[in-house]
Amino acid sequence: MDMLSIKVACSSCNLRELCLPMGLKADEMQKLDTVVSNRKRIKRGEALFSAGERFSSLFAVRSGFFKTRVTTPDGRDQVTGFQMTGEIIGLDGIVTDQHTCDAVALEDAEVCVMPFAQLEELSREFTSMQHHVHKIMSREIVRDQGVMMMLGSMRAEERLAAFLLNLVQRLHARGFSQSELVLRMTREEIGSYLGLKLETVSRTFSKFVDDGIIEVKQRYVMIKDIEALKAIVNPPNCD
Amino acid sequence: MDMLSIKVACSSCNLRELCLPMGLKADEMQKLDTVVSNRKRIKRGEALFSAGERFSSLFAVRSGFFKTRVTTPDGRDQVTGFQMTGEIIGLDGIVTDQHTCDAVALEDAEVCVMPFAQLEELSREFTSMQHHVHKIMSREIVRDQGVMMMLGSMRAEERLAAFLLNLVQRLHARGFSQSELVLRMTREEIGSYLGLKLETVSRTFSKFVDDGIIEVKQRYVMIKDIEALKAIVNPPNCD
DNA sequence: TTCAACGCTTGACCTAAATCAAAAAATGGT
DNA sequence: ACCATTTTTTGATTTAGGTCAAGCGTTGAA
Repeated sequence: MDMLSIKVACSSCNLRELCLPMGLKADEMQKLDTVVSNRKRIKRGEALFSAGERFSSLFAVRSGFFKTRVTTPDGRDQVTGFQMTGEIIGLDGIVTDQHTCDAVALEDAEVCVMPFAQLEELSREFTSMQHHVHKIMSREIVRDQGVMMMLGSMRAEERLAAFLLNLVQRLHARGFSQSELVLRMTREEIGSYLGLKLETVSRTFSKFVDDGIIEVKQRYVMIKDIEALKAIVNPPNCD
Repeated sequence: MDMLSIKVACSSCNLRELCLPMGLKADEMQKLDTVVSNRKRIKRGEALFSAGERFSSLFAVRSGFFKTRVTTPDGRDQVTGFQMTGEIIGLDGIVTDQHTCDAVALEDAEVCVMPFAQLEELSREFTSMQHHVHKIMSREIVRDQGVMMMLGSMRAEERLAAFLLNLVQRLHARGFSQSELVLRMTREEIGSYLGLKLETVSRTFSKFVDDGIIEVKQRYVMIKDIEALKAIVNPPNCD
């Protein structure tokens, strides 16, 4: 096993306001430190876990960027989400004790390993921890509702606009710019997530550039007119 | 408040093998009885809860049939799921203490009201209860992945076939036929769930009838060739 | 019993996105 | 620094599903 273990402490982690320990008291945080006892590095392109593997831990992204993906028996796959710093991966594994999706690093990454049994133990001890775990799972369910809405009833331009707005919003919450971002995924991965082909993603980017809404240079995107993007997602009523 | 309260007991409920109490021991079940203390009747077309309302309880469907639905600011809506007997509704409300979707009864229905704070209390006391709650939430997350897969990378026929197979499978688990079902929702609601227009749903039904795969008479559907349906969802590889 | 409202089907036509194709640009590994 | 591979863009064409429209069956309320 080439996994690199490192002693870590949530209580001194600079992500503690974004990640699992968010809002915990000092003594609760110290208990959490005993649960989140090691980290794991994943190289770009490698899987943190794959569908079918036994579930034992949740993972908190410490650095880097992931995609999660489900695959049909006949080999088609669907990107179900992109996860960045402070976000939790692996909730799908709880129900059957097996993962049902793959989590793949889109750049060299590091995660904190949180053995779920210990997390459950802590949840029984501290209501704040219990609430946290419940909220994290519920947040994922609400996020999924939003994706269904996007896939079920938006057009290509709306989907891409919603995607870009979602990304910058999450990046901004992590201290990055509100108007610039570097995409960590390919056009094909964006397309899979949005239910579009890569050519459509590329064309839609080009259309936004033509319309003066964004500037694009490969993976780099600058949002010149965020209001225009918002208007695309939520077309002003014409009644 | 015109809500009708009725004393109930999970321990004597005929759904206990499908619903929340599944697998609990006798003493745990009795504790659960104190939490699930009343039922609520919802008439066809009425909402059990709506987006924006304060969250306080989860609901277990005792009888009847629900849809959940999210709505965009500009008034489009997306059906996110259909819930039948024994299934749990309301998980979306946990994260913000507010519901983010509407749950509407598609026929006269009855639900068991489970105050979430009490459920959490019980979860701290019994690990089996805690596991149950976690698994229910994780199951919903996995279900959502399946819906994303369907919306993101399946064609109309595949979506409708997957939908019918999913419905009969769930109905069969409840003691109904493997080959016959009565749809509780309109073509438009099916379309919203599947990301299709009602005309497309209707045409696809007609195509399946022409192909001899199903028989349809309004809401009644009889599956004549379940293998053909499965083959549509998972096209046999041609490599 | 009648009729209005609603749900469903089917046809004709249209359009957004997929597909096919080719070339240019960027990237990573050696 | 170079080459092989991957990624992206753009154009031409096709197509699955959407839109518009009409008619019919069903349901339920007066």
